Amino acid sequence: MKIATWNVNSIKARLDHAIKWLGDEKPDILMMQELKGLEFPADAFTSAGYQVNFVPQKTYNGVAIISCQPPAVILDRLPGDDSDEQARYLEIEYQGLRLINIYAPNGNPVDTDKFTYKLSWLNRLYHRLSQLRQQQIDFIIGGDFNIIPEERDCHDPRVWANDALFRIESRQAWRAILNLGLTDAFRIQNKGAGHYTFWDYQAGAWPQNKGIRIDHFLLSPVIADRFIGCTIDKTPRGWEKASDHTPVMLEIAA
DNA sequence: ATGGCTTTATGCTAAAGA
Repeated sequence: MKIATWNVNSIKARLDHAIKWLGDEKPDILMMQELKGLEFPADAFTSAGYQVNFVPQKTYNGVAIISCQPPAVILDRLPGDDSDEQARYLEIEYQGLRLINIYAPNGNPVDTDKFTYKLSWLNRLYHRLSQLRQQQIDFIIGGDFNIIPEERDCHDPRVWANDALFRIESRQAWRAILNLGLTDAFRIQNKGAGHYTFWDYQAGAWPQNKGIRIDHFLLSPVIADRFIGCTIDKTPRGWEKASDHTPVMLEIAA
C-alpha cells in the first residue's frame, strides 16, 4: 500500500499538479495540507478515481485525505481545545488502518502567541497519540509537522537556529512524540543529510538545494514492521508554478 | 534581510507562510 503526503500550498492553485502526480504515482492514499480555501475541487479527484474527505477553512490551513476506497472519518479536529477553529487535523480508518493527516502550526515569530499556539497544539497532538497507543490502536501519522528534527534535516542549522521550526521546544515536542514508540519512516533507510521536503520560493533556495525536511511519516510499532520504503519525490517541486513543498511517499506491506 | 516569492481575499494592500 502506497500512502503519500503533500503540502500543496493552495489546492486551487495546485489542482493540475495534484491530478498529474496522482496519475504518475498512483498512491492508494494522498494526504494534503494547506488547501487555503473553503472550496475544494472534489469532482476532479472523484473523476480520477478517488474518494474525497476534507476539512476546509477560509483562506488558511485546510487538510484533505483522498483514497481509493471510502474511509470512516474518526475525527476532523484535534481534541483538547474546543475553541480552536483551525483546520489542521483529519483522522480516518481505512481498511483496518488508522491514518492521521496533520498540518502543524508554523509558530513564527517565536516571541508571539503563534509560537505558544504551536507548542500547545503539539502537546494536544502528543496526548491524542498517547491515547491511541494506550488503546493499542496502531496508526500512521503523516503531514506537514513544521519541525526540522535534527541538524542534518536542514541545509544550514545556523540559519534556522532561532526559527520556530528548529527551536529546541519544537524539537523536544517531536522527540516526546517519537518516544511514544513511533518511527520516523524516512530515517529507517536513509541516514544522510541533504534530503529535504521544502524549499523557499525566495533567494534561489530550490536550485541551490537549500531546503528543510519538515514533512514526515511516523509509524507505530506494528506498522513499522510492515515498512517497505519511504522516499521524497522531488519531481513536482521542479514543475512550473510549484508548491514550495514536495510529496513524501510511504510504502507498507499490504 | 522586520524578506529576495507566492497565495488568498466582500481585494488593489495586508497577512501568512517557513
